[in-house]
Amino acid sequence: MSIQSRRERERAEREKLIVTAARELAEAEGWDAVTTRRLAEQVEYSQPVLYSHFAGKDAIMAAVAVEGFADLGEALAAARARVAAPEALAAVAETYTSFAERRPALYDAMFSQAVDLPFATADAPEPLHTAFNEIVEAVRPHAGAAHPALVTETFWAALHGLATLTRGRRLPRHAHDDRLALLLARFTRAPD
Amino acid sequence: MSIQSRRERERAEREKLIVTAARELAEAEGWDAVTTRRLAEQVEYSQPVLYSHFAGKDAIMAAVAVEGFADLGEALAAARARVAAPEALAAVAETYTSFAERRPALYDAMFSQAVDLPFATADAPEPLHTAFNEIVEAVRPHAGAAHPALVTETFWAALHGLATLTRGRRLPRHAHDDRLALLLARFTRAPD
DNA sequence: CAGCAGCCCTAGCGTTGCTAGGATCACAAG
DNA sequence: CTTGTGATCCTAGCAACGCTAGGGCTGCTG
Repeated sequence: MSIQSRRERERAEREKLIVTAARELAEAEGWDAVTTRRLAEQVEYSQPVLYSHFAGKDAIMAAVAVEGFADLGEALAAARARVAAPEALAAVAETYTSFAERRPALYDAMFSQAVDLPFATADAPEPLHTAFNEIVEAVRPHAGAAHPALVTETFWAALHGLATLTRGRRLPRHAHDDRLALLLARFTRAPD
Repeated sequence: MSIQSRRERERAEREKLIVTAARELAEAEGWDAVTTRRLAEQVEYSQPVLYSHFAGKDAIMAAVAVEGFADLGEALAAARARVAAPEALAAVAETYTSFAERRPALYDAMFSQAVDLPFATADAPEPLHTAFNEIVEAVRPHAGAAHPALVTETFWAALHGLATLTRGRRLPRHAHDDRLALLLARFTRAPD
């Protein structure tokens, strides 16, 4: 019993080690630099060990993505706690886009790369729900007659578009603040 | 002179052939299936021929992306010609998202994959400018006091977010029309 | 007809994600 | 303390990837 639990604990620790190493490597040098060989070297094990924990590289990235959603959720909660109710939307929006800007590799894992995560369903990992709910609460005062969840989805999509297009140099970076302010003007207070 | 021009013509034709083959293969089986070997086999040449036309696989995808922008620009122009001025924004938005939905591989090349295309600068390929200008013209009646280009960038980013998140199953597909309608309500007629 | 220049293919390099198989270690039983 | 057993982890290798070097063939030129 004791031996069994120690082994399970060690396994869990090593799994955490792998995910952390993958995250750090990706944030330092981008996901292209995260090869199974380099990752194995980083955690000081051989490659096959990775596959005894995860089905493949995608699964490792998905685990990193879940950690990213937890981080994002915390940042959004902090922003919402810092700013009073109706103006919280601006703080949340600013926090969201600056998160995407400051942690590009993490944001990529969450939204561009890992495709096999369940998302808009009930069995999505819990950090995804909490992060989404943070935006819902910030949006709620501005939803008007519309369903808050629907407004949140739309507003979130707009933030995501701004973040990704700016990051990919599709949009000039210098006008980012102006675009964000414009978006907020269109989404604060319901038209009716 | 005649021989020279014939060779140049043949080169141009073959280049077009490569781009078309890459596009068709990507649209049929996704970009993962577009390997240099399969592409070479498709055009009935050996691999190195690809590299005498393009610097690498990325450059081929960039060429496909430019074709995609031309297609998108045509579709948007048609939508704007079909619908009168103020309501054209809805038609443009619907055309945009359905383009992303119907041609996912093409849309990926345009916005997710090829990073080395100049975008928001003057030396961007001409189809990019015309496509963007189509949205500008649809947005203009609703810009109010704001700069139309800035509103366009923001609105376009929102459309892009809706398209990519819906496609990646981050947003439930069934509510897409509702989200699009909500976005349009927020962007038609300026608040002041 | 001889020489030359350009085109294009065969072959191969280094790297990728992933896996099979055997060696090695820690534990339990006699 | 020795022996058997079971899990653990590493070495080695596979197929496929993007890309490139080098030589043979074709066809134009003088």
